[in-house]
Amino acid sequence: MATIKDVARQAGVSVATVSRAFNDSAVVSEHVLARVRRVASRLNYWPNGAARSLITNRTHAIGVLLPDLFGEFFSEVIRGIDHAARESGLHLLLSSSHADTEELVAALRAMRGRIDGLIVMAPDVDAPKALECAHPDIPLVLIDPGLGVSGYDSISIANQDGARALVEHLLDLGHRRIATITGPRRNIDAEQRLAGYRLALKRRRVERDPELEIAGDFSEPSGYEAVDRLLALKRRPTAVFVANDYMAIGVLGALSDAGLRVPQDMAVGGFDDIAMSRYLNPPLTTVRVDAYGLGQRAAARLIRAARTSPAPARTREVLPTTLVIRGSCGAAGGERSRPGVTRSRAR
Amino acid sequence: MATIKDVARQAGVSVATVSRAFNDSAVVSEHVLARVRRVASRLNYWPNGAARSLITNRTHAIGVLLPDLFGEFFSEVIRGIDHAARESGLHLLLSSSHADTEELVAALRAMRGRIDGLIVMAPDVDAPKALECAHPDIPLVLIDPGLGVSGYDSISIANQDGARALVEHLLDLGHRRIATITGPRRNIDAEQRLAGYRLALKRRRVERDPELEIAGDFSEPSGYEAVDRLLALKRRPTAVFVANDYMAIGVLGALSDAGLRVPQDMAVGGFDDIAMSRYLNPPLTTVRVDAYGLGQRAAARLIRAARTSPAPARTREVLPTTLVIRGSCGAAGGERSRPGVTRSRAR
DNA sequence: GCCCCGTCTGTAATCGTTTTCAGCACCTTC
DNA sequence: GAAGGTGCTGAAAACGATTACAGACGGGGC
Repeated sequence: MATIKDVARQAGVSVATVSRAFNDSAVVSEHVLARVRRVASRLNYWPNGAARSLITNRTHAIGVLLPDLFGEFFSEVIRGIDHAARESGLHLLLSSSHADTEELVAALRAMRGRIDGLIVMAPDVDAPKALECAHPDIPLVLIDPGLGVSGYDSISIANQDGARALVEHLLDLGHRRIATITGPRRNIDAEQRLAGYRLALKRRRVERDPELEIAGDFSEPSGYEAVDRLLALKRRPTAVFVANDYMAIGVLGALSDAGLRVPQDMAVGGFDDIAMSRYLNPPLTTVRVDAYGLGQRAAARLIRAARTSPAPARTREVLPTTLVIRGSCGAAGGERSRPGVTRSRAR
Repeated sequence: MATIKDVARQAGVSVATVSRAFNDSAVVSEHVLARVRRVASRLNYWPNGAARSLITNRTHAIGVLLPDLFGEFFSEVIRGIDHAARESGLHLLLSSSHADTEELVAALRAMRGRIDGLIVMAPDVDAPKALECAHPDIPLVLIDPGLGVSGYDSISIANQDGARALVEHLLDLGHRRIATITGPRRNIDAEQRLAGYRLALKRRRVERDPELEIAGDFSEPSGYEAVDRLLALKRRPTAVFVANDYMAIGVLGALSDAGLRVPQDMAVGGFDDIAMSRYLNPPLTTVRVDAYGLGQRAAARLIRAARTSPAPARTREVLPTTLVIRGSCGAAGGERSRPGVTRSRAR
């Protein structure tokens, strides 16, 4: 691979001039510039990124740490980050699937000197602690940390509001015995959605029954299995709020297998509004989260923080959610089962 | 940020010793090692990646160039790449949405000196030419290039076989007038799938009718719109092979809006088997492509190539596809419309 | 006592850039 | 003709690590 020295030698100039030709271009004379450019393209030369960032302290890359790449939600987040990043000519240095905080810290260390900023999505409630030990000097934006976390820029989802809105909607439809299937313990989204469920009941003075809170883990099978416990209850609920759409798919399948009709025998609500929710049978009433926007805003925030020289004040943004009413909750006007009313969703 | 010099000074050793402590660890004495480690962790020191890779010529990152991050297919590919990469302790340097080859080349250049290998997914038929000008010295794996491309490692999809299998299945069901909705021109997947459609007809001696080949662009709305032209034909077909599942969703929606029943009035087949295809109404008969496997094998291939010192022989792998028969084609035994028979698809 | 060897550590060159500073022409101005 | 700009270019010092080479030290064998 040709280096700056090769170009300098063959163009009959110094390395400084070649460097200038690839950076400012204003200072160097027209004539020399052309010669350098010609030699460079003949040798297929381009400045080495590592050497460049060693001296300039800029890498034109932002680090992204995710719990896992699986699922539409995360991939939408990445897409949002990527689009914002490429507008500023930045690449993404990606690392995912960090089961525990130790792995997270290891990944973080490996990124030293390779990134200009960092976006971390760690739904585990105590992950942010791990961040303190690392990277004290580059901008950092957290996606969806716990409310207890402070001292960082963050952007999160209005989980509690969304869950409350959905459960209140079920209450409005006349349901009084409403179950919930929760996400994993220690997951911040799961905890906040559960809190929203409880808050809705409390506000409407409906007594909370602990046996109606069934543990799930955000996976489709766990939703399927939770239905067994739901149907075994002496006083069976008439509606269920499922803490994410993947589990809700499992719930719909299990109810169908059990011969129950949705929403007549059991109303169902989900969370996330993943793409396939509207194609389920019946289409799933759920809470829409703008995953793309989440990523995009996180990246935009990071870029702004990196640009402004004295670090701007910390901000904590909360992205609102919207209730999407479809057939599975039994509300009048909810979309009926039918494939793709496509025009409205074209992208 | 602490550098190796700070650690050396405070630990009372030379930088060489600190460096050794962070690399081999065998040569340096127990006692000194402990002291260096202690000082390093107190100063929160970790070797700078840029400096390291400048001298070692290794970056522990692989570059990934994609046309776009959108859609489940690509996100699955990335997931596959990521999993294979992290097994070898590698990060992903990601860049996507390269509309034209010029952008692709620019992204490629920016990665100089930052990656140990490169995976490029460029469905545009002439993109590989652009690669020649760049990175002649690191391993390169192409995902899904045209058949004409040679001289590179590649891994691709059996597009033609898959399309042929699906169309032959429709022929087996008795259909003789079968339309197709194609992907964009100059897209290699689209071209190969069209070729598979034509080949199936040819083999079964069914005459090809050009007006049955309707242009689409892989987007859901284009599928919806294509149906208008389909239904306007004097001799209306009884079945349609849609070149990807997103368009097929649009097709199902349009047929439903037109008051036609699937599969009775029109049989429909898709391609890709995206997650939501099985939840459509009726569930979509389609061709499954292992996107995760595609990414995973590409990364594995790259890593193997990077490890073996004299570059191993070029390989061109083709990932087989499988026909997935569901309700939309009208075959007996196809899955009927029902939400989530979930256990079998749990992940 | 001398030599040799093994074990550990330090010195310094190196990777490929950017950037400061100085220098060299050449021109203008008094 | 000297002084002072201008406009361009080159020499050399960083940046933060790795690693070849050499040196220091202690101990064992003769």
